[in-house]
Amino acid sequence: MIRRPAASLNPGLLPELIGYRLRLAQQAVFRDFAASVPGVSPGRVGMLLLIEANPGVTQSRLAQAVSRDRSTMVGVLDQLEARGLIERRRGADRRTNGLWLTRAGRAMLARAKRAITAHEQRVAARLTAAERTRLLELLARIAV
Amino acid sequence: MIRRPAASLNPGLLPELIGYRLRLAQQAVFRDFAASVPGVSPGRVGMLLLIEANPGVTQSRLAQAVSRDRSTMVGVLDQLEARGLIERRRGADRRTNGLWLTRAGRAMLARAKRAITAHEQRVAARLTAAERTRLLELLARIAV
DNA sequence: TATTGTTATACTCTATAACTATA
DNA sequence: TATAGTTATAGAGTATAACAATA
Repeated sequence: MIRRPAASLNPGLLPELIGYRLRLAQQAVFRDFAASVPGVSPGRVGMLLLIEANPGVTQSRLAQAVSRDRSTMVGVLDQLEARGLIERRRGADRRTNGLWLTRAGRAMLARAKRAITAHEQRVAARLTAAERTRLLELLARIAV
Repeated sequence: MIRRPAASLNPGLLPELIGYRLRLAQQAVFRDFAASVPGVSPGRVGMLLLIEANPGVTQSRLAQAVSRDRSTMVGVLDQLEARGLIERRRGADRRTNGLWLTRAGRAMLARAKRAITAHEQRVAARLTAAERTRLLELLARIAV
């Protein structure tokens, strides 16, 4: 049977929807991140950055900061701890665990930050510096 | 023990990263969508819109259009079919299934489109029309 | 009583590999 | 041989409910 090259689909309404464009942009950024910063997802790096900026933060406060249930954090932190990137230390309020980067965690985060710098440049390659700033500002108005 | 109100965390580097802002914006949009368009996720509505704009599209072409594996589509389409929103019809190439909205599917999609109109207005409530257009354009340059 | 961390459990979304029927 | 749809299976990532320790 003769095969015509499959024309791309009619996208219909989708390109007019902010949510759709956000999803496509996020998927593109995620793919580039995965290729640029091997071994950790954007979400995990985000947590490491928060622990770096807030040493000793409790699990629950970190969970709140990333909009996840505190039970969800347990497994995530177990993994980061098993990889030697963070440690839990019993807090003054002995119900809590304070979270700290280990030496290895600080080293990996330093490497990740350098990779993220290059990643950000690729992601914004088609934007001027002013456009990039404008995009961040418009996104902040979407997310409140 | 005396409890100080937990100050919000120091966000560190995160607010400067396009991927982080995209994620927050997308989560906010997703939440509003879920509250506005009950019963279907953004992804599912996207598929219904593509089937509407491309009646008879095959499963594999739809999978390609939404960047998913064709095996992933099977279960998704099973669900939409079980809900009576779409039907599969054997294609002229008898290996393929053409996808079509049912009458119920068209009706639900019409309702969803009205809900999406209101949803889009809420999402862009802090943006002028020109800013909204600008945002869509900048996002398109991120996602290629 | 209320909160923190934990466990058990389940659900959603996704992919890979192998199968079948058709081409 | 190659492709479309399917199945079995597995892995992320997430949430809810219930529990022990501590406040």
